[in-house]
Amino acid sequence: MAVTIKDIARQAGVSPATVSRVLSGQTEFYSEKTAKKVKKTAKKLGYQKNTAAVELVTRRSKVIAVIVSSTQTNFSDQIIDGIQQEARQHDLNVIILYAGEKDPQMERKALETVIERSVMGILLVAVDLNPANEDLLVNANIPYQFLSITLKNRKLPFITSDDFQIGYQATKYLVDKGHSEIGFAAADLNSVTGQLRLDGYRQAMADNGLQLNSAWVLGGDFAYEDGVNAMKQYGREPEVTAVIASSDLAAIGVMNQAQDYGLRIPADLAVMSVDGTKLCSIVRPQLTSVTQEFFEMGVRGMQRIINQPAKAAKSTFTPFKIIARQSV
Amino acid sequence: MAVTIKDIARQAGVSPATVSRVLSGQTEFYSEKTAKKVKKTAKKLGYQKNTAAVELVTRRSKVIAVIVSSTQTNFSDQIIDGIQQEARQHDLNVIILYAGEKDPQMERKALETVIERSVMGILLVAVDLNPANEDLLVNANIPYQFLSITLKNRKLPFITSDDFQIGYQATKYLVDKGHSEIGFAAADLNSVTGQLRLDGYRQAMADNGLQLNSAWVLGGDFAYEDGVNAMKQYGREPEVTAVIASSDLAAIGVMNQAQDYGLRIPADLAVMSVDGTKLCSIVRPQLTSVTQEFFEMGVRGMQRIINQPAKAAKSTFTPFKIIARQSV
DNA sequence: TAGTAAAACACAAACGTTTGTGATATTGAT
DNA sequence: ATCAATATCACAAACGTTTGTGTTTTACTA
Repeated sequence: MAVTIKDIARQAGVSPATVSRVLSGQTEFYSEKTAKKVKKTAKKLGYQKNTAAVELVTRRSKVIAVIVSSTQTNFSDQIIDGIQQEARQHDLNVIILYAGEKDPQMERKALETVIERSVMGILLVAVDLNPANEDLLVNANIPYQFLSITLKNRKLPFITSDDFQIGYQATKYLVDKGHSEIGFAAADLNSVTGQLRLDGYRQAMADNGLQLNSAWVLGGDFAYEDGVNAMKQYGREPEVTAVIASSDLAAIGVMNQAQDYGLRIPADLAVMSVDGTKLCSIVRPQLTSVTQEFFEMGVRGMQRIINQPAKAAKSTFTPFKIIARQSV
Repeated sequence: MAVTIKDIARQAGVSPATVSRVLSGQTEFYSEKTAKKVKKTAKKLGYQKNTAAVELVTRRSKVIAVIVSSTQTNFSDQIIDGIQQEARQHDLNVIILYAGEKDPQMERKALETVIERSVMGILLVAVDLNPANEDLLVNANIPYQFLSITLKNRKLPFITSDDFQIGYQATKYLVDKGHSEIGFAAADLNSVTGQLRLDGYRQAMADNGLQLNSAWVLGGDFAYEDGVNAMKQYGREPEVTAVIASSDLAAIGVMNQAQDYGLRIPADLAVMSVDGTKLCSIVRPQLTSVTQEFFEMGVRGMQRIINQPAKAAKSTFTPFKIIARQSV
């Protein structure tokens, strides 16, 4: 039913081969005159190319797949923006798939969907694959890149912030502001990311000769609720005078709960968040944060895919900085 | 390089046809025994189906495309969740494409990408196509559905909230609370959505015998900044005692700016937002909102696509309700 | 004007799958 | 044991492109 290049060929009085070369932007094998003619009849007939056929014969596609864990946090927008920008410059299409929340089933489904379509590259943001899915990805022979996550498996290339340094610098920042009882909240302590931040936090405490109470470190899943729960643990008269929350939303959670307890921020309690999304400047008091360069992660991820097809790249860090606002 | 059904056929000693029927879940034309054998060798060889080939011959695909305007607001997540739920139940894949911010170029690109792939259906959330792109979509002969937007062109099916009623009920709610000077802020007054809400607002004012000052209605683009700008217009000693902001973010904008002016909410100024995303309960004071059922929009949109292939559906409304929190 | 090189084009195979139909094997009834 | 009916399978065409190579036309040189 749909119009094909054969229809165009017939109408324009040329061969399908010529139509193909004209329409796919090749420069050889035809004259300007026939090119004009072909393009005109293509437009007249309302031709839409059949990508399935194209990909079948060329065995490659111009789409980049982004698989994101439908995360509680909201930084993925920034990463995707970076990806889009780079994609646009290279005339690539990007499609986004949600892989749920630690849901191996959905992850597998998403992976299969994009592998079956033999996309040009796969960017995984904040998703931690189980071994089976990891195999699936690796064996697909499609360039891939993990973003905003640090993996146990060091063979897999990832681009993220240096989580140890995030923990360290955040802590140091608070110490420099005079705090010595510092909480560490809402990070997923089972994840490498959470573990590294915790390590950094511990190291910074130690380096400054500060004792730390294990009750000050409270795990979670980077979610808003984890922030409020942490604050509930700290209590109405918290021992800590400052807390590092491992996401913006979590930080808001601790702020809200603290305020419900009648605590004033930052006077009675300083709170520091990590991520630095727009949320930080929208809430009151505005959140002082460790701000990550998510956009840049997206950009670099795409560049990796484009420049190093299949070749395994090393993992790298993207810079971060501490932005002082009002909450400490 | 990749393993095909021919490879499997050879290894298993059957024909490609049989392999195809086994692997694609058909029930006829083969015995249990050969099915077992085929599946085993398929797994052994690490077979991945080539979707391009499948779609080429079957001329249909199991993917639903969601095109979203990379909106300032954040309700699209909820819509997408609804879509995903329904997709999962019908074993469909969903891919998401960003179409920028009122960017006809990107919209066209996104449309072409999905049309060329002849997806099974196209869901457009909060995107308002220009006429050219509208044609592109309509002529593609693929089921489509607009979500969370009301269109000038009534021929195009959309599912959204009744924006007139949103404006009307929000206003009425405030009037019932004793307000008579009510601002209307941050809606895009060039959009049908904004216009309808404004109409509803006006009607409610009139129905209650209230005069309205044209200075009270301030346009925008549903963004945070539009909220703060609106509040700046209202000034330190605003004539209005309540304002309806057309998005959660915008509402937060007016709250913040109002507080910067030393106004207390809701004592000095009541603010009401429309959308009702999680943001409302995260900010302090919590936002009283007109809460839309975005998830439901996604669900219904998918159902439309699934049940009414190609047939033009009527536009319908999804319910909304007013949720009282702290800001009025 | 004849000859030749290059430009313009057409042919046909190939990509990996699905599916209608024809061929063969199996089963059951008599 | 014979036959029909059915179950199991293989053949081959088709989907819409791309692309290597062969063929014709054009343009240029001498």
